[in-house]
Amino acid sequence: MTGLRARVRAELTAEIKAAARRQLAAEGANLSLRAIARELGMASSALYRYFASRDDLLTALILEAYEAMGEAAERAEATVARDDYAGRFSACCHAVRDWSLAHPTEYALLYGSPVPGYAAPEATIGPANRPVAVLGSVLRDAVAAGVIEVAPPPDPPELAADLARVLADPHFAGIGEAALLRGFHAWVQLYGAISFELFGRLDNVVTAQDAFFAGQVTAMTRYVLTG
Amino acid sequence: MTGLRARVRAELTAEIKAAARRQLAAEGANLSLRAIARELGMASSALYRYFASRDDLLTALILEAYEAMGEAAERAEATVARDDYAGRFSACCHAVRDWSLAHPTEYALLYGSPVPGYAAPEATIGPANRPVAVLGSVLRDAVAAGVIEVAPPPDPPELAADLARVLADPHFAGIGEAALLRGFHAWVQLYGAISFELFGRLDNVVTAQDAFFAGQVTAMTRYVLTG
DNA sequence: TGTACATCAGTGAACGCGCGTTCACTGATGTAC
DNA sequence: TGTACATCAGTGAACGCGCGTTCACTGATGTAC
Repeated sequence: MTGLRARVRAELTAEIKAAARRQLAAEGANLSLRAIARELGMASSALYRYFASRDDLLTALILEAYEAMGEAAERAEATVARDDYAGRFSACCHAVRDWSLAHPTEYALLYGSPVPGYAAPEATIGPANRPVAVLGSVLRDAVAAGVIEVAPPPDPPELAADLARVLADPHFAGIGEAALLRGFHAWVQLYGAISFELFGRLDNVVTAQDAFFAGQVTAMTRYVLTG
Repeated sequence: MTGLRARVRAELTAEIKAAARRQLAAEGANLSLRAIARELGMASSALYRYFASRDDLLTALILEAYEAMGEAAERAEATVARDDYAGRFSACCHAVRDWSLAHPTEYALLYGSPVPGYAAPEATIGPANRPVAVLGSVLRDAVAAGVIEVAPPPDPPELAADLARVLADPHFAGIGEAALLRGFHAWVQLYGAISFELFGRLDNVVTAQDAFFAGQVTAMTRYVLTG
């Protein structure tokens, strides 16, 4: 039976990652291999059968977090009527926030301050695009349907090369410079809003966080679609 | 001479903070008392004559960083003609970004993921408001001059209490709900933009960062003033 | 102006802790004949 | 089906490191008479 040992291995790998996520949630950004081993009741050296190093484990967590967030956005967006572009855009934003509120330390891993001494490997680039690609697909469809403002050219000519490069990607092809740029602005604002909420920068100022976020998404969506 | 020992003490206190800032800049978010002592050529225990604990030093750094950022925004805003409200708002945004680019790890201390195990004491609340108060003063003046859209009421009624509380603060009094809410949105977007840039979330996507930020500030300013 | 005493800065050793990683090892699980 | 060997998971001790903080101490700087 080749499969048995492999299956046990896969299960334990998953358990290690689950324990790591639990520890991140409890402790904040510090990930300790020894603490994970302690929680699982095994020797810390045993973890090296599953991950070559602490950074390797961190990378695996980051990859799965990007995928999970992207999937949440995709699923939420899929439930909205295809021709309701504002609704689809808004659903993505809310899904990203909901996922982030449910996984705050994983969010911090992806979008918070960089972890000292950790450099994200190339393998994370693809999954990192997944959440933003959902928003891109909404814009693409809206442009194809002709229900989005595409007229005003983006202000600064220095951006032309950047925009052209992104528009060459199939995920974003056809969106056009103006709408793409507005999409980036919204993308930035979305993560600003989530970071402020999660990191407590609006504590004692805005307490009705849900309503505040919802209003912001409404404004963002209007801006993206109508300029 | 009472003053001599006091002056030496003040100087060394400043040197410790300067070394701490240098270390933050070099090492990322990890602040080590022993490393600071090493750099200054003194015993690590000597630092306890100046700061009661590592957290105390961290708090002092955070306080000064808020003040420095706020002062930078105030100075930039003061150079713009009083009746150029868009210019004043935009100048604040650029000043905050410029300060942040020049002090990236201090920015991360203020607005990045929370430091594990560190809870900001109450004393930081006042200085933390200083950067945002500058933007508030621009909005207040624009409202007083009647050159800002104040008509549309804020969408969600749940926010009424939050907005009322802020409007009771003399820094923000008279701005009105609609403009204040738009100001918050811009505030969020501003920090989203700076965080994305500093934390490298737009690497390989947007390379013309100056132009991207400038365009975003233009859009934000228009949104805040005209709705 | 000089002396006696109190205050304070700084030292160096130590405590107790946690960490990532390596290594030689024991047993169990799988594979080949 | 049974045996001999290879693979692999997991152990426990150890290395070498860094950390924040405490404590008894030495000297120098200030203060009071």
